[in-house]
Amino acid sequence: MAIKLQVGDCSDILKSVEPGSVDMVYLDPPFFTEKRHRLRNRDRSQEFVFDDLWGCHKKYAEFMALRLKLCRDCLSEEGSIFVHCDPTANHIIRTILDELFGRENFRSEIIWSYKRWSNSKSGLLPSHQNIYWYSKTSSFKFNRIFNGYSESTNIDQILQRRSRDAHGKSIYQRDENGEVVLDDDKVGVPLSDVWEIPYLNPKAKERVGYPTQKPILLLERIIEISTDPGDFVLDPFCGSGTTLVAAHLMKRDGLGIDVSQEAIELAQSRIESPIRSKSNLLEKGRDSYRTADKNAMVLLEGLDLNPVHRNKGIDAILKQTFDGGPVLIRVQRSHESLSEAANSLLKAARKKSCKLPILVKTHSDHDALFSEDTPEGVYVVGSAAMEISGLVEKLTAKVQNKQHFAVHGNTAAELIIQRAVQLKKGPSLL
Amino acid sequence: MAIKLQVGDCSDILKSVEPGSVDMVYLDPPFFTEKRHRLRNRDRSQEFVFDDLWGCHKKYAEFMALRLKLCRDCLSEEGSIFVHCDPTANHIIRTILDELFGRENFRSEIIWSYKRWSNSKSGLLPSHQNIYWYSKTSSFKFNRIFNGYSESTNIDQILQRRSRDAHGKSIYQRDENGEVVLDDDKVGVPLSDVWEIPYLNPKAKERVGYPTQKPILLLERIIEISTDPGDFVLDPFCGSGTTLVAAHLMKRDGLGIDVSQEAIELAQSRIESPIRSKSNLLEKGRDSYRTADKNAMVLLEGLDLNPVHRNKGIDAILKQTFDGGPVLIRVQRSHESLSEAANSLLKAARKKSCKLPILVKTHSDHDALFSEDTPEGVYVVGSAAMEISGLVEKLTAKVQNKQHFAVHGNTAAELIIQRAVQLKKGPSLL
DNA sequence: AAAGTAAATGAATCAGTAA
DNA sequence: GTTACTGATTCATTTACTT
Repeated sequence: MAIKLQVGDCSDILKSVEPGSVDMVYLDPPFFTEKRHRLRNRDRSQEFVFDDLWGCHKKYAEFMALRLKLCRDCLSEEGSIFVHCDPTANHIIRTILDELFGRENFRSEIIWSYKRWSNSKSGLLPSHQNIYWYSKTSSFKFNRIFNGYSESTNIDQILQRRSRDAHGKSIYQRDENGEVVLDDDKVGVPLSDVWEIPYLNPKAKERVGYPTQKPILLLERIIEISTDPGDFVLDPFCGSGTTLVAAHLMKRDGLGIDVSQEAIELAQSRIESPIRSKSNLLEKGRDSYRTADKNAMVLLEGLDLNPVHRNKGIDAILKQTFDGGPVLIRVQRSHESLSEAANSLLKAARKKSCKLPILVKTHSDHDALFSEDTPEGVYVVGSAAMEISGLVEKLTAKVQNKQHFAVHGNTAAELIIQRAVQLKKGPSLL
Repeated sequence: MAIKLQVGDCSDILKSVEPGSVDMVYLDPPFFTEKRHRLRNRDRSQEFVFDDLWGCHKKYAEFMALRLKLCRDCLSEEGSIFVHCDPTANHIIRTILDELFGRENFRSEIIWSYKRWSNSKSGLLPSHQNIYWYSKTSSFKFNRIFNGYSESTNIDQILQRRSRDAHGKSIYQRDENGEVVLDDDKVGVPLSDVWEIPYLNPKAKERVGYPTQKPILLLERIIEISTDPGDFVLDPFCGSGTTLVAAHLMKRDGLGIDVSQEAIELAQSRIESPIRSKSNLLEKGRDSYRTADKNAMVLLEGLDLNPVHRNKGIDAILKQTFDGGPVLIRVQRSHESLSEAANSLLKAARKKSCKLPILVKTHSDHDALFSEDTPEGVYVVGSAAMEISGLVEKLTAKVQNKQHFAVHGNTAAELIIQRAVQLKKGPSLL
């Protein structure tokens, strides 16, 4: 069979693996957290418990050094090892790896960064883990992956060919006419060592209830850059078997080892019927969720608020509450009338016991010349553009009135205008 | 003087710093790269050379241990140290820090991640550096920073209050009618330990040609979370002095030390006239790369106007004229006061025989609580954000007045509020 | 009118942290 | 130990829209 699973301590089992037969090792060893971890699966039928209690860090270091040495022995000449650590003790493992593989075979510190549930910690919210990549020799296998250029990159510049000037600095090449010279095809930016991959979600179908389960995408990427189909992958702390599931899906062979019988059974069943939940976030991108309009946010700049996505009726919520309820803000879009915008806001506001829904009016309806019905139930606030056009209109009318009806004295319209001007508290102009 | 700079080896100079007098230490020590670094500044007038040649890592460890120990001695009980490392040797420094400060005082591994130009090496593109944060004791100073919620977050749910069910699992609270119960103010998401800050743009004015120069935003954030104004900041390897420039701008005191006379001179001149190139990339996010001027235009969207570039006093001219002259519009910038903006506009208006200069007010000065002097000669128009904060403030005052002084009848404040509310034509609230 | 699809939104949980 | 807080994510369900 392509994928094998064995119950036991890897320090025993690895001795029977043929030296040089493994192309890539991925380890997710126990962390040095000095805590007991406990988790139930979804239907509460099983509880998984494991300890990260080591007493002192020397014991932990010895435990790891022995096993990492055995992993090294299994590796082929072109092979690589990826060791997953958490930020509290990565230096202990890193020091061991430096000694075993040599500083010159350190390839990368991969940062797996993710967003996740916040907590009340005083300090920064931990949201990354480290993966150390060492190769057995300097001639290691590596498959390049390229990504698109960043949005702010000047694509014209990328396409220009470069050369070195007299001082050895890089400059853009020009031909005899002083024109820029275009470069050959550019494939994109090489994969960076910081990987933003969403944390495996509590609700993901992929999740099997086993603690420490890694997103399959993380393992797919590691397998992708370091192995080819048919290569052999080893995971000596395989847990619920994500590494082997990924290897199986990508047509690699492999061996998974774990001390827990339950873990191995779980891994076996996952390999037989792999579930790989597709992530909307990764597939469609973060922007697909973004509904809070960027222009709308600019209008609200300076306010202390939280932008709201995934809600058509609301653009933002003030951080400050009002009368026990949230303050909801909506900006009128260019294509919608004031009453449409108001209805949309009101509908959302009703469910949230909001006592102060605020609508920002950005334009007038064309059919309503002098006044517009103020929508019921929302507070309407004008944008700067609204105020300006109102002001100019009124003052222009006033000037024209002065010219044409100077003898008639105050008309009704003029009285309205005067009041409007007073309200604006503008300086006396005429 | 608030900021002091000294030439010399910090192992000598630190001995004369009073123990417990330093609130925060930031170090960007020489890396253990085994290479000689050489860099010229822009006009090639100066060459900076510094060595990272250590022979063996024990020498490097000794060098660092001695100096880190001295830094620890300077720190106050609430103080913190931030040590900047690169991924090739972070474990050496980390191990020393664990011994000196204790594992229990490890606070965070901060990942500074950035995008940068690709090189051709085989492997992953290095695009992060590590900063280790240790505190002297467990009662450390920390100022919280909150960011917006993720685009994929369901804010409706976030606003609900929660409790525990029989199994101790978290559930959403409901009142006796089965309705959801809303929670108090939501501030946002605590700052994560992965910071994406653009690498200093090679063309940025901030760059002075000194190697390993860090973006000032990075230092500002470290200073922000760990110190208050008036606190004392120490940088024993200050180089071109970014730490001290940031400390100076943020009204902290500080001491910078460097072995190089040139570096100290450079740092001195930077502190005397700090240039802070603000990174558009960071302020507006990678995906909305636009300038402050463009933001001003968004505020004016819907008006029929011609944008004006490269004129400090004017942002736009209405296509419509007023009383034979142009209508000039200026948007108050976030860093300028209303009167500054007004003067700037007036100066430009005079040359253009403008009879209607309009100023858009985007924020209040903090010292002016209730009213601000209206500048003479210009029309002031409020932005939507201004109107909203005014509205919420007034209504909140009204609600509170109702509760506390219900029997007193109309107070002066209430009358003002009522008038304001009438003007807004909002719906009757109470 | 019924069926099928797309979009909106409601719900559940965690190698968390602190008092 | 026990209890209270936390928000990003995907799954589930409901609503809206199209054919």
